[in-house]
Amino acid sequence: MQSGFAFSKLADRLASLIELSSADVDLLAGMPSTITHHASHDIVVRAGDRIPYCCLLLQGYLCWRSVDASDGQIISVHVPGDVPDLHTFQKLSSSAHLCTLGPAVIAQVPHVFLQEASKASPSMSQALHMLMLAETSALRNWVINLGSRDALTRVAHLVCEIAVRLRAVGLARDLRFSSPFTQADLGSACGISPVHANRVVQELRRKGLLQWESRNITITDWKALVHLAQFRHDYLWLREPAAVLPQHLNARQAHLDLAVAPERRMHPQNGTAAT
Amino acid sequence: MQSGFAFSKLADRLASLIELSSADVDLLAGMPSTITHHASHDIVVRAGDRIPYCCLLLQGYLCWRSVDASDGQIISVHVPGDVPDLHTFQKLSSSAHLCTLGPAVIAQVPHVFLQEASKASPSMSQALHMLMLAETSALRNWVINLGSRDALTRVAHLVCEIAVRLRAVGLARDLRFSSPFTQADLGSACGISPVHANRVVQELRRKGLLQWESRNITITDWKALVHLAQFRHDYLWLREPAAVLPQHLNARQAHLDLAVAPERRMHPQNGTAAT
DNA sequence: CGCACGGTTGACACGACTCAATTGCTGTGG
DNA sequence: CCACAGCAATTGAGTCGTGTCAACCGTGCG
Repeated sequence: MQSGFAFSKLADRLASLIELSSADVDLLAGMPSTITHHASHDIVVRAGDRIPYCCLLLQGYLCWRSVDASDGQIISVHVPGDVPDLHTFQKLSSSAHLCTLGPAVIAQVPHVFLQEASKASPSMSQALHMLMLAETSALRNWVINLGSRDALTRVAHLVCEIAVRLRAVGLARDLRFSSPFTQADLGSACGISPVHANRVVQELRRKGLLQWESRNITITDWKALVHLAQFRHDYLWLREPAAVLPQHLNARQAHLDLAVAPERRMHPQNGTAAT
Repeated sequence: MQSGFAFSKLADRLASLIELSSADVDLLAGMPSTITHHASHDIVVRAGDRIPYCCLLLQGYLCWRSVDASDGQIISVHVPGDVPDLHTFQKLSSSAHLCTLGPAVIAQVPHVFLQEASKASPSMSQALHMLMLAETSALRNWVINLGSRDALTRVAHLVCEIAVRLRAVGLARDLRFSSPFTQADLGSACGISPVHANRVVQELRRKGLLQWESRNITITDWKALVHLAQFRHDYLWLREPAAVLPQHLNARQAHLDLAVAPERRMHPQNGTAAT
């Protein structure tokens, strides 16, 4: 893995939120980092630990999970380009574990660098701030999800969110992405039991919305999935709608929709989103 | 109420998180603000609105609630001293409504002032940052609550959290506080139906944990309530354990806190919340 | 080869939702 | 002063979603 890789992941992610000047990119290019590899379901940062760096996720998935039970509740899920522990960079430790879901590659970025960069460039400071705010916003949305939707909708929503976040950093362009999550993980994330998670996945498959096999998810009916999940991407604060929705690039996707499930293609005739 | 003292509410709240210098307090004393009064279940800031000030809650309760349905999911609850929309002060609007729960008094604090203050004093900047982080931490905890606990425990947890947060700013010293929440509100906050919220409240009463009548809550068995809710105050990041727990628990608790981690409280729970 | 793990399935229990009706309270107008 | 409306709290009955338990299967790996 080349050394330039790490900073560009972060640059891409920040650029998905806010316009970066070339000076900012140059600043990021000087980012020091230590690359680490982690196995599946590994604890990357243990609850309560204080470390002098932040974790920039390069490949795979990370999540925060509560320490509580054997298989703690998953609090948030992160995709490449995210810095899940950005909020610890001021000084604090967290009361949850930062864990991998599936194998992952991480760049450890010293707090010092982030502080210096923030100090050096107001726009960089703002970009990092936005990154934190965006994760908080996703968290709020997750509260809504857990508090007001049923199991099927929650899972659909999670899949939508992951897909969109992956697309925002240039992954999952064809709505296909790896899913190293076990069904137990899925359950922990959505607040349902593993057994029920299984049934929900089957239901999504049965409805023709997605395929989920051998650690891969392929969304086969994006519009229907979004509709079922009542998913709106706006809370992610991504700048580029084109990167968000498979609108135009999906002439192929569109006819795929038609081919797979024509009758399910109920879309709002007008602007107002129907329930 | 002495409306000239809006700043002191904020100062108290910030001081509950981090030590403020007298210079910082002086800075806050110059805080301009417009005091507004609101009726129960009023929308203070509508979703999508961009306003040039933050809302410092002086009296009553505020909450974020999603726009979705008729009676949207409550995302977070706020007590006096909080600035629920602090995260919008960079530039962004929110996609949820900021609403009152019961009548409330608010001080509108111009973004400009907060920006200047942050610029003028690093510790002030850090304090405001901590305030945001603390709210995010509470949000994370709420995800755990919704995702992994049953209705009874969720409600108990909410009551514990509100009590502790009130105590941190000098209210509810005797574990008694006003609760203008309707049972429908309670349901929206905990992700349960209003009818079930009622049954849960009755159950808590029946167990002798609290009284809840005529818009007032009195916690009658704090230890049992904390135990039932598996509540730990540490995620609120309050500096002063004495403000957190009722007296009879404080002796050993405070001792533990100081002994283990004076800066950041990540204590191994043994006394209060043993399962 | 056999074990462990993740996925799958069925039966059953229970928590929570919905519907619907009643009570009690508070404010308002006749 | 009472009648009434409106709102919140309460209650009961029936249903449904989800959890739990327990088993079984397929696969990968030691």
